[in-house]
Amino acid sequence: MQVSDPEVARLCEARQILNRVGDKWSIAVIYALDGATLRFTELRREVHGISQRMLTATLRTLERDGLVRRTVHPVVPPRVDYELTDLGNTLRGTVCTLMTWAVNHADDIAKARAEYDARPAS
Amino acid sequence: MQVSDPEVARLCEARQILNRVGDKWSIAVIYALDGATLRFTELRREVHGISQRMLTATLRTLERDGLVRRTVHPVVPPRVDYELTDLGNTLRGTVCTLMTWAVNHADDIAKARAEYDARPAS
DNA sequence: CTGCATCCACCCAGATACTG
DNA sequence: CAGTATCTGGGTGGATGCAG
Repeated sequence: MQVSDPEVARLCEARQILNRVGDKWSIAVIYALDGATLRFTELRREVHGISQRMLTATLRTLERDGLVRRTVHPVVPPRVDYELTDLGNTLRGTVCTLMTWAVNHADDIAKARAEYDARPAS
Repeated sequence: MQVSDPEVARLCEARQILNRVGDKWSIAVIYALDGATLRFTELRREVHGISQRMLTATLRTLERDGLVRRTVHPVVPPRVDYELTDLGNTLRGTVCTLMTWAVNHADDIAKARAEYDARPAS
C-alpha cells in the first residue's frame, strides 16, 4: 500500500493479524482450548456449529501462526491433540475478556438494535 | 440450532456478537474513535485502506449495535460526527489490548509462519 | 478417528458512477 | 461532504465422498 508512516504500517499489519486470530471460529477455538488439551472430535463438539472443514482450516491457521500446538499420536485409531502454545496463551486472556464482554453486553446490544430498528426511517 | 444447554446458547450468541464487533473494520474504527470524535472523511483517512462503502456499512452496524453515536449537523456542506457511546467505551479497552497484542506479537507470528512453511511437507 | 479433495452456492468487498 | 446504487470477482463455508 506504499505507506511511509511506520505507525500506519504497524496498524495495517496488526489489522491483518487480528483478522486472522479474531475471526469467528478462531476465537471460539482459542476459547475452547482455554487451559485444555482437546482432540479433534472433542473440539468439534465444543465449538458448536463448526463444520469439519472449517475446524480443520482454523486449526491449520492457528498452528501455522504458532498459537496452537498439534500433536499426532501414532496409534490406531489416530489420535491428534490440540493445545495452546505459550504464544497462544498470551492471547487467551484477551479472548476470554472479549467473550465475557459479549456475554455481559448481549442484552445491551439486542436492546440497541431493537431501538434502532424501531426508529422511523429517515 | 435448537440447543437446550443455556450455556452453549450464550456462547453461540456471544460468537455472533464477536463476529460483528470483532471484524476487521469494526475493530479498526473503534480503535480510531478511541477518545476522539471524528467526521466521516477523517475516519476514512484514519482507517487506512477502508473503502467508502465499507466505512459506511461498518458505521451503520456499530451505530445499530449501540456502540457508536452518529450526529448529523444540519449545515451546508453536511457534517456528520462519529464517537463512541458509553457501551462502545466499555469495548474500547479490550479492543486496544487486542491491537497492542497484535502489534507486539507480529514478529512472533511472522516467525512461526516462516518456520511452519519451511517444514518438510508431510 | 482424523482428516483431505472436490464441487458449488452465497455473501462480501472493491470499483465505479451518481445524488442531496 | 457524506453518502447511495449497481455490478462483479473472489473468497468463504457447507455438503459430500474418499483415504490413511
